[in-house]
Amino acid sequence: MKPHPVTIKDIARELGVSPSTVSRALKDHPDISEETRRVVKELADRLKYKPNAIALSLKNRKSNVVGVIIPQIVHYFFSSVISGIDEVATKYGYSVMIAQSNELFDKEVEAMAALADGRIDGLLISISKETVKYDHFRQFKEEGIEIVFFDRIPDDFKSDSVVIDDFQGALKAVQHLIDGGHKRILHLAGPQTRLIGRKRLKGYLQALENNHIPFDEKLVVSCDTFDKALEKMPELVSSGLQFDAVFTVNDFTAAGVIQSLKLLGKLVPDDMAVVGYGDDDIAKMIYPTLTTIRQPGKEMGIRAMEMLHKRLSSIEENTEIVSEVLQAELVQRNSSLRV
Amino acid sequence: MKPHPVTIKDIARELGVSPSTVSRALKDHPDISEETRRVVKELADRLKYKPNAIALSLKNRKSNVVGVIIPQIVHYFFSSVISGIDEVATKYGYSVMIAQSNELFDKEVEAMAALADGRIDGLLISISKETVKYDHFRQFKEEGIEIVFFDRIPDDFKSDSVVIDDFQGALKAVQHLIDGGHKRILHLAGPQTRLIGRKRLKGYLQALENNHIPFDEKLVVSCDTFDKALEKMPELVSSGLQFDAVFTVNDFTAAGVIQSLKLLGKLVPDDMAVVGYGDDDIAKMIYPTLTTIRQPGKEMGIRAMEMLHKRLSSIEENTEIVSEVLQAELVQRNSSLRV
DNA sequence: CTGTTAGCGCCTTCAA
DNA sequence: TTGAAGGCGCTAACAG
Repeated sequence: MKPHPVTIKDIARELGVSPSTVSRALKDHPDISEETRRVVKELADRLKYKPNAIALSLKNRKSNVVGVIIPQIVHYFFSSVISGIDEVATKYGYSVMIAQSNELFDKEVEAMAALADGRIDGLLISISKETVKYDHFRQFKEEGIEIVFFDRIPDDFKSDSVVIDDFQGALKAVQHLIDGGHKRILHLAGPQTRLIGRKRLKGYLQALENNHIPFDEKLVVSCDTFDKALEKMPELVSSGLQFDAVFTVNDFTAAGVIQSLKLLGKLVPDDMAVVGYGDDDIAKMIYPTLTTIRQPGKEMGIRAMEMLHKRLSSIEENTEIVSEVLQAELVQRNSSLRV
Repeated sequence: MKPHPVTIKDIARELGVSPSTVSRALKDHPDISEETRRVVKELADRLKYKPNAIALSLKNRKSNVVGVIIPQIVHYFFSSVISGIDEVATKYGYSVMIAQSNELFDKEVEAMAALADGRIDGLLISISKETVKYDHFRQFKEEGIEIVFFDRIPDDFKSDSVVIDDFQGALKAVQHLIDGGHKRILHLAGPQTRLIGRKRLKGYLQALENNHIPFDEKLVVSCDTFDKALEKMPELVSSGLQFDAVFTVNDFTAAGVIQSLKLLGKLVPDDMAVVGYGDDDIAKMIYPTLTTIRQPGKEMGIRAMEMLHKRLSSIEENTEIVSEVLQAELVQRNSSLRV
């Protein structure tokens, strides 16, 4: 059985004083005499006394724990975000509780329910691909748990959030290709049910428009994984569709494109330029190295946690909702022509 | 301010019964009448009553939370482990608290201290590269918190653990190269201060010995990152050192080797076979795809969490220490010759 | 300067 | 079948 951990009472009994005296001495309450303080602290040290966080949470109705729910931990971007969250959380003395939704709505709801038992003060969440109903968020808020959304945010639910400017990011990517002399740019797009997929497509369209390049709808194809790219590229190339560059919705898809082009005997970037999105680990490890858009994942975690902390430590109730937008940045490597 | 969450008392007051009655009704205590149970449950539902986990933890001296400490979240292998832990933890109703040590001893101790306040029932940990003292683990145990080590375990501290058989893994990798007709195999090794680096080197040596291939110490070079590989390979190749295959301590290093060989005009696998270690995401995304050793990361998380659960739910005190060893497996791809 | 009391939310004797 | 009391560990208000 667990050994009984030492409590304030133990110290009090040992010293023949009351628990409250010990409590006060331990936190340097001015009412307590120097002498008592010294003795109490010494014994506490010797007994390796540690305040019981659970008891404190119960008393203060504050746990100093934040919850994090993400679609997939096994993902460079999300793990970077967590890393940033961890850094800031530690700085302010919060612990971090984590759960993944596996991109499933039901698991997301379940994970939130598991945290909604008074154990967390606030929640940081990036919503699953399936999530289109927001009742569970609403209820959380009603229970007084603050929510900060990051990266994948709900369309019409008001709460603090941090996102990356996907529109600008995509714009930069496509402008870069255009600067390299490309006019027929294939876009392998993400699902249009999600904001991210839509924003990146919009950036693509805007870049074309800015440069007076007519839009050809055949050049936008839904395809967002490595495997799908391996499958689709041969069809696209043999279909006779003309294009001299590819802009993909993420780096894995770009890796698939490059791999596929190699098998098809096309040279990157000479025959075909490729730009990805995300600056995932793999971007600099594939050959040729991948030009892509860097997403500040860790930065996002840092900002989100800072926002949550501000909420949690602010006295006033209804301060304005804060929405932060981080800028994505072009990283030029060898899969596209230098400009 | 936080809205007061609904408690058992609220329900009791509303219904004109005592809190204990409500408590019992809610958990189907046989003493309570059908009728009362029904009414209580209905109101509880309507009020969206949720038992307060903090209060329960305090009462039961059990939080149903486990802590996880890892060197780096941003790492395919570790995030896979967490994913496995999360899966099993959810299954048994535990929440998961996470912290990273960033490979620093001090941060590891700090992170553990932050969790050692009654909030976790058990700890899953992979120790930092710096950690050589184990007092903090000892103290944890004394406080009655169970520990399960995974992947990176302490040399001489007794506790449950799960590791991967690195010796066998390396043996398989090198045997595979030998089967492909290679005799001069370069090993880019990890730091010999860590068990992992040593075990993989041992596997390399054993494979040579098994096949009566003389060992040339010039063929073992310390090099364990993508960038270092880019730097070292040109030197090694131009130094005149003869070798026709490379076995690296991890996949990132292998990716660097392949990248570098490409720049040096060497064909993989024809001029040079390459085998990595870890089956990281990148292994199938680089070109040629990388033959490597799969480390069952998720499986490891699953096993570790199962072990911890068993400990936590067992009545008896001093059951035997359990050490599990998972097998690594060869994944043949295109960077080595098929055998 | 220090002790007593009460309560955070829940459960578990014990008593009715 | 139900209620009252006490306690998990800690602290804040109120008394000395």
